[in-house]
Amino acid sequence: MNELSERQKTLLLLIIRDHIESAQPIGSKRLVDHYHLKLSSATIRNEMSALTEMGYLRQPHTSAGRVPTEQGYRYFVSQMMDQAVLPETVQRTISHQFHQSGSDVTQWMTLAASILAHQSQGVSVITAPHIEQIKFKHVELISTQGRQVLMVLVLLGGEVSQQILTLAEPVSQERLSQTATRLNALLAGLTVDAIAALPTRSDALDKDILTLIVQDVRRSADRVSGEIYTDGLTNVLAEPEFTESEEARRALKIFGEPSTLKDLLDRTVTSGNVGGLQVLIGGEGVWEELRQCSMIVARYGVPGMATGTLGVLGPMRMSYSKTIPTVRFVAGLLSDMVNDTISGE
Amino acid sequence: MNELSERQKTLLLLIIRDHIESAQPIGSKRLVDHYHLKLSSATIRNEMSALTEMGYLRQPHTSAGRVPTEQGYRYFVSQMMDQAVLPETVQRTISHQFHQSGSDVTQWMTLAASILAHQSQGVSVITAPHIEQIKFKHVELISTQGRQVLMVLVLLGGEVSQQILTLAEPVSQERLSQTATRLNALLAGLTVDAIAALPTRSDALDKDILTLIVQDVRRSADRVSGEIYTDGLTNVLAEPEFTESEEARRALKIFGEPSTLKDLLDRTVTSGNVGGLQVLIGGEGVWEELRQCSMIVARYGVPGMATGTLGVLGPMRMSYSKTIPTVRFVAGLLSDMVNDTISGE
DNA sequence: GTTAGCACTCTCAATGCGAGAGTGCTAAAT
DNA sequence: ATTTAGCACTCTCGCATTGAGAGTGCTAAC
Repeated sequence: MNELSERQKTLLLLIIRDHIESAQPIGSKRLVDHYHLKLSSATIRNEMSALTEMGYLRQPHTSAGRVPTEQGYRYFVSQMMDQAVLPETVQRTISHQFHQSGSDVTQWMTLAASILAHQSQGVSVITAPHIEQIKFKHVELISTQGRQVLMVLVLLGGEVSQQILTLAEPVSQERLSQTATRLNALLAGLTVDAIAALPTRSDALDKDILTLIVQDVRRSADRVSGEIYTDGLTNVLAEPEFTESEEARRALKIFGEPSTLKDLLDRTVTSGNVGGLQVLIGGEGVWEELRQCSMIVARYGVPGMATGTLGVLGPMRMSYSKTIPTVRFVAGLLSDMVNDTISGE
Repeated sequence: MNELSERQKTLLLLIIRDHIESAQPIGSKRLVDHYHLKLSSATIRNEMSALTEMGYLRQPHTSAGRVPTEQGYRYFVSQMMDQAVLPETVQRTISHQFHQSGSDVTQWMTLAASILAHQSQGVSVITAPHIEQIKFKHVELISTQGRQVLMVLVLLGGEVSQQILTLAEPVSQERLSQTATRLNALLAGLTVDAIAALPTRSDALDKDILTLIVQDVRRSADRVSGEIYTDGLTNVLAEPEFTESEEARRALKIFGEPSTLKDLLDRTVTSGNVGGLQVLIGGEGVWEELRQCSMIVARYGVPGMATGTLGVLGPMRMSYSKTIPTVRFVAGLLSDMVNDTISGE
């Protein structure tokens, strides 16, 4: 099964590389001409035949060149996985863009999605970091008019959420400030669950606000973690294998329904740890719609604190050698940034 | 030129309606059968010939049915413009969704984009309200650790922006609170320009913070007003006239480059006022890429205070009768919401 | 183990053809 | 004066046929 001779290995890699570039079946003659091999086409044919036998290559029809199978791609990826490196210059450019941007999570996300899509010429997907242990940091209560109060809630990780509350009766700004100060002292550093479990307060205002805080924290956690950012949707239309749009339509439909997409991401990365990279080729027999696609997925963030997922979807013959290191690099970058925000403040 | 007989009018509308549904050229025979007309196909042929002569219809090739020209569509739209109404039930559903959502501008935008895309089966675009006269409302300064200070800035319109400042030297929370109180009293209700024009403060801290506030307000104004939300990109792939993807690719490419898109929106609506609706058919001879498309655009918001643009892009044979009232309704809804936020708080 | 040669297979583009749909025109009917 | 029936004409679309080209597998010679 795995008795690939040295020559077969190089030949296989050559074929796959060529196919990724040309998007066409590779024939023996073409291969010899194109790469100035010291062998004749007949020899190549024999080797190709062997590789086909072993399941690495496939013929679209009797008399066409060979095309890599999923197994072939998998071998290809395994070979380059730990070898491919992003050029220094590209690394610097990307880093620069990130440090240029604001400290807002949504800005990170859109930027990361944009970078991934551009670099890989594929469709990028990224989920906002899901904060496992969301913690209270600070609250401000600002009276606006009448019974309306603006509550600004600062959470660990720099998240800020604001909401307008309507109280049962008007309360002075002074009293609000007092309440805020009291709550800040009481709740500093507590998790949502800890806050919810606190003994009931005697003060009615305290109690009301407390309930609302818990509610809002929960809501904002849901909102942030559920958000999916994507970019490069139109890239997929440029690929030749999707010109008959039938396939493209099916693949793109996934991006129309956020729930499916989320499910897909969730399921793929349950096994992978932060830092690890997963490459799904041809939908791995599970996702019918992605039969012609590959997906490179990684987790980022700080395990146990805040993690998210990011990935790139492209045709099965996407440029792995470029995309894999890019995904890895961006994941690392985001991990650092998440780490900084969590521990740094 | 405009001597359309009553019969010709109804016939034209019938043909266009049928073509919008079936996406196929309409023949005389088909028309008679399908609508149980009291006329023979020969009569219809004569009328169709006249309509073609006048420029309302067109034959894709000698022996095919008729297809509306851009002029034909324009007539169609002008006829229904002030007549089409959104069913009560749909109105209620949409309103409900909006009142359900939070008071965050970005939430409004994504929701509006989603609703428009769904209702029209087209691609929706919407720009966040551009606030003409942005005003200060409240600032909070929260010491975090060392020289890092979290500044939370509340602007008129409910915008909240937070930023982390790094001061020259550590400052106590107490002093920060004092500064904040002082600034709140001083700046309440002032516009950015007014703030920038204030006489220089004696207190160094005040001065620093002031500069940062102006900076941040400017930045957040830019950010918000430049943002474009879009949804339903995949809808366009479902349309039969885009199966040969060549056209679809060109149209979708516009959405790949936000700058082009923004330019497009800006230029189309300069003439239109809030409340007015503009229908661009076939790119109006200006946008080569949109030759097969139509676009329905409207401005929303409060003129002179905060306005934005929203629109739907679809194939030229989109369902105008459904999309036009939807765009109008959503624009009205958003205008109300903008109005409420600006004046209500 | 490698190569040359050859018969074989299969796709792809071009060609030709017939069916079907729709038109325009003319002459008859209302 | 309008409407209708009839008919010849035109053009597209789908289908089968065909020939060129590319690539293979096999065998025999190097």
